[in-house]
Amino acid sequence: MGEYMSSEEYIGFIECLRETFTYSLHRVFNISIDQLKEYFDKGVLKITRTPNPEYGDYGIALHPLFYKHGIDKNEWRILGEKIVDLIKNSEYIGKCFINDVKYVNGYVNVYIDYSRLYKRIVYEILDYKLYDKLKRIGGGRRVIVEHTSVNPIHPLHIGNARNSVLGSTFANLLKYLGFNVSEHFYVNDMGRQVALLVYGYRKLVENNVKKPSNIKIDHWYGIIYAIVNILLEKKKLYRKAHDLEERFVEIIEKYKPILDELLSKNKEYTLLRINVVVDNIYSKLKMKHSFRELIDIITSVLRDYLERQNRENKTINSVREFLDELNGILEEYESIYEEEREYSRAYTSLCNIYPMICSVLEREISDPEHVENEVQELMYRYEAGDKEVAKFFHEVANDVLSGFKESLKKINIVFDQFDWESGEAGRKYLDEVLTKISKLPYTLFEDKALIIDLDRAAKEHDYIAKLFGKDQPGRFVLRRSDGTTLYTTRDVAYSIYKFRDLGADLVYNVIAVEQVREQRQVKSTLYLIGYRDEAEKLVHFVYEMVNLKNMKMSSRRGQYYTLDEVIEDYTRIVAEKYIENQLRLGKKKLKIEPDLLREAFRKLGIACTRALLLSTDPLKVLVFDPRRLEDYDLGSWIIYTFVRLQSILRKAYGFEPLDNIDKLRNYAVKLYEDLREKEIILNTEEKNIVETLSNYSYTLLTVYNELKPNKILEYTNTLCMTINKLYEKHPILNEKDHIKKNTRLLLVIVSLLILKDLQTIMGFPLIKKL
RNA sequence: GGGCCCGUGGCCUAGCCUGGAUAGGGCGCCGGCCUUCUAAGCCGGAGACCCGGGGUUCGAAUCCCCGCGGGCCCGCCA
Repeated sequence: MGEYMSSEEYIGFIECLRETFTYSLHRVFNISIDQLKEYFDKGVLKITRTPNPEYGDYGIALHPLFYKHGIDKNEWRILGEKIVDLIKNSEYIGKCFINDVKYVNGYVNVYIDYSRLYKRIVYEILDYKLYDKLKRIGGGRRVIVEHTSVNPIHPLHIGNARNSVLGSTFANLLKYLGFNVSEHFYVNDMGRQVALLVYGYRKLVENNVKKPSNIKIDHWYGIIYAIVNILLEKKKLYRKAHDLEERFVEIIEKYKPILDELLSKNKEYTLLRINVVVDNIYSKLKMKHSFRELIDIITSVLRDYLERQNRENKTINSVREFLDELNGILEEYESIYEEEREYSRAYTSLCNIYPMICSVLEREISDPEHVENEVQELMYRYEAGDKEVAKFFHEVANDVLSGFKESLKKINIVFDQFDWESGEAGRKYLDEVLTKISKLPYTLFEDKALIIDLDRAAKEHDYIAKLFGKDQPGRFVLRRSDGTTLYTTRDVAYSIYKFRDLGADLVYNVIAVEQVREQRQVKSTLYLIGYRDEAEKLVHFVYEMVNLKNMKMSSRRGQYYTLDEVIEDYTRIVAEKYIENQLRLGKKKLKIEPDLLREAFRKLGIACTRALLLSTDPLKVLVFDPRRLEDYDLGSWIIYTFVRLQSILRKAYGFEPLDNIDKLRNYAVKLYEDLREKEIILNTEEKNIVETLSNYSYTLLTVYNELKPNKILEYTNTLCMTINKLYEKHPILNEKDHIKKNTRLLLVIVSLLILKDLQTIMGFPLIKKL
């Protein structure tokens, strides 16, 4: 197939328009080309869509220039028309698909020749030019995208899944842009959390509790972790409450003599009352009592007293202090009580379902301090290389990871590699890191502890100062006083490993927003110990949390909405909606085989799950109501459009489009050859599709630069909308006019190809029929 | 106490970095359209003091300052 236009590299028509305006403004306003370039780069001048097609398609506001040059409003039109004439008589008219140019109150607007743009875009896609252009962005550079990296202690929940979906979508995009991408999962197996789970699991093994065959293994471990954690936390809370009671007694004892003295001095009934109540409570503290009630009684008496006093004198002040101290205790007690209640509620429901685990662990966990020590011991031994302990850590982590893999596989996420914190990844460069840090001028030594004073480092290194901005870089601890290392230390070592051993040119870490500070500290450390280039190439892909309406998630309490559940729920909801629609349309019999339909529901469920997690800007908290999943159905909408395009093509050519992509392309090339020299006039709906398609590469580039995968979904949505409108308003296969029919058919094929790519990037399963 | 992020119709969201013409979508709601390429669709309608107050500007959802509300971070935790 031949070239439609000149052989020069096609730039988007927006860039082309920019050249056009630069040329004309340079001549009319006598501004230097460099100055104009600056204006465009800074956004002083900006090419935008017009609000109304009557004014043209794209335009530029001249107001900034008019004001800068002090041009009188009466002369605006004259200058504007000059620009219009200049463009009209230039080569740009042909080069940039311009049909007409107009001056409209302060703006110069151009009308795009959509039929030429249409041919160009279709040509680029069919001749692989577009793909080549996109592939050049990555140019084969090696990128590591680390994502998910959830502690292997419970099943993946919807919050973790946001990480996975963002990470995998971004990785897919990078592949599409020609990067050599590797997706990595960093296994945090050395922390206290895993040790806690290992502790619980070992107790169960000792008590002959076997792994269940009827429960997904990561879910089972999640229960163990939660129960151990709850038992421990509850014990700690009781201890805190007890301390509080002691403080209460101390306060009463402290104020008793003061109140006595006040009474004997002032001889007021109100004071007498306080004394009586205090005596009563003091006695009761030595009997069986409700701590909460006692505080309530005394605070209410004090409050009553203070309300009766109007004068500001010493009497009131000491009573007020008394009240304040009690209020403080009451508040603290309330929060402990509230927390305890939440733990208890979670515990009861867990134990109703898994009584075995509870009864064993309840027996074992009587002294929290003892458990803490054992957990601590497990960590030491694991870090020191104890084989017996390591066996358990590996078993637990691998079991949970196998659950992760199973869940993620469902939503089309497969990792290239798992890097273990306890293995080479976390430890290979550990010694080097520690040695280099100990030689830094900002390093503090306290016992065996190793701490970098990043505040000082920031004063001497602009790079670090800029990284933190107004934030305090803080002290960064890399080794504890007992000589053990921390997660963060191994994180620094792992970063080096990614560049040195895994050969990364660029690294993206998809990590939640709560770790921004830690990630900056890691970067600063890398920079300080001589890995400046690596520090620059280490990108923290930040994302916000997922919050559920009407449900508080807490992995420590074993309360979460798991990814597995979301997928199941979506699958059911999507199926119900489909069936309901068919019934509403008066249909009784299935159109396609039940198995195919069921598979389609499953795929739709997956698409919906991914779409939900992709729907919002990563920097915004994603809030949704799990009871109203049906409201978040962007995924199925896109797929339905995709299915519709296929059924049109199936009818047109008689073969299965997705199974014969090459054949389809060949047909499209023929259509293109046929239309190439013909005069075609596009309707509004067709123009909209062309325009949307023309933004394709720009959109992908934006997603890459700004780390905003949500924009891929948004774009896909727009494309589907424009196609649906064409389909609804104009016949395609039934169109009598040969040229019109082929024009539309070609648009359908090209849109299908693009839509297929977009869905692949977003990790949607492709569906043929519904 | 300090720092960062977010605040757009009943709900969700785009636009903000780089100021410009009538703030774009979706869900939900109301009214239409299935013997015509599958209606998970399309067409029409109601619904927004762009959190509040100042400032900069010819012009502010967008930039600056001060508040308010929500989230997150300030560990020899991960």
